[in-house]
Amino acid sequence: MTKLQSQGREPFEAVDRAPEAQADGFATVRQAHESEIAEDYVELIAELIETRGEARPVEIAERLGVKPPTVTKNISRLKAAGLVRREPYRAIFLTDAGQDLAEICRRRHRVVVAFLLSLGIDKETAERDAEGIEHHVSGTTLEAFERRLNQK
Amino acid sequence: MTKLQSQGREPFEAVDRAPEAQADGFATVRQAHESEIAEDYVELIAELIETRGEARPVEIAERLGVKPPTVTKNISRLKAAGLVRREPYRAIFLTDAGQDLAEICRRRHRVVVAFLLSLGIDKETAERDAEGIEHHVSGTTLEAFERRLNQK
DNA sequence: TAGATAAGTTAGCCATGTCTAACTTTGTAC
DNA sequence: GTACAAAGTTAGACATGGCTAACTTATCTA
Ligand SMILES: [Mn+2]
Ligand SMILES: [Mn+2]
Ligand SMILES: [Mn+2]
Ligand SMILES: [Mn+2]
Repeated sequence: MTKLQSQGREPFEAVDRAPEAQADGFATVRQAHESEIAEDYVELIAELIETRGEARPVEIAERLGVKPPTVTKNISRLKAAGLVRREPYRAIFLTDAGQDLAEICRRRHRVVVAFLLSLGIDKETAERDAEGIEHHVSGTTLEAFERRLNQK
Repeated sequence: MTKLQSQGREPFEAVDRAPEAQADGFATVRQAHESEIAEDYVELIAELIETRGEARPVEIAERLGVKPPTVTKNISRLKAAGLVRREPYRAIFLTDAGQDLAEICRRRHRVVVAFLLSLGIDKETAERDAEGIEHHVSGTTLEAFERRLNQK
């Protein structure tokens, strides 16, 4: 009576995994979070350049919902990572590597949003959820999303 | 030639959003990341208690892929948050609040995994991706996932 | 029941990412 | 061409979540 109390119906089963595989999963999540800021920044910068002509710290700060000093610090890290080119007090540009990453991220972002929308989710929720989900979607899963979108 | 170069086909459109809504989205992601550790820990603790009889730091560390001191530190935080009850050098128990949270998280985790599996994604990838995605799935989106699962 | 081993904790380090306060630079308006 | 407002940076604080090294406690085994 205490061990297998499946009194109600179990809608979905818990998958029993090897500790090592589970640890691997968590490590993947932690890695995704490390790249997340870089991805969101280059994505945003690319969009600002495209829609506003240039990418300025104020605007980045406004759209990310953070304060300007945070942007300065993070942009420095992007620069150190070779994703961004810029001189102090000037607008921000993407290096080739930055542009490549931005391309990948924007495409992935759009696919995730489109997929959520195709499930009948409203636009605001789709965008909000996608902003986090996008960083945890593997190539395999992204392809599955696209397959669904194209076949419907 | 420089402004609207839609030479190829645009598969998905970029949604143009108000800066404030966008900032809101990013804030939501940051908040999700703050609760993430608590969620993953209580979920794991509940599973260990169920499948192994008790939850011990070594095992938690092994399954999360982190070192024991990290677990000690995080468990202290959970205790301060009122999610966990325990004395030093002893096994870890969930408070009522902890159990409630664990229930919610386990269910959400299972739904996300089942949904990914229903898309034809392999088990390992589904589990890996779900571990990150679960924290960014709103109630609305979770319901959409369940709707799909039940109607198919 | 003593000693050895395993488990757990503590202390202290580091990187990340946020903030406020204060300062500097830039660009504009007159 | 000066002064002012806006934008940007710097300095320094704080919380989080990892780590290693060293210590303590609990458990097992001979
Ligand atoms: Mn994002
Ligand atoms: Mn995340
Ligand atoms: Mn998780
Ligand atoms: Mn989980």
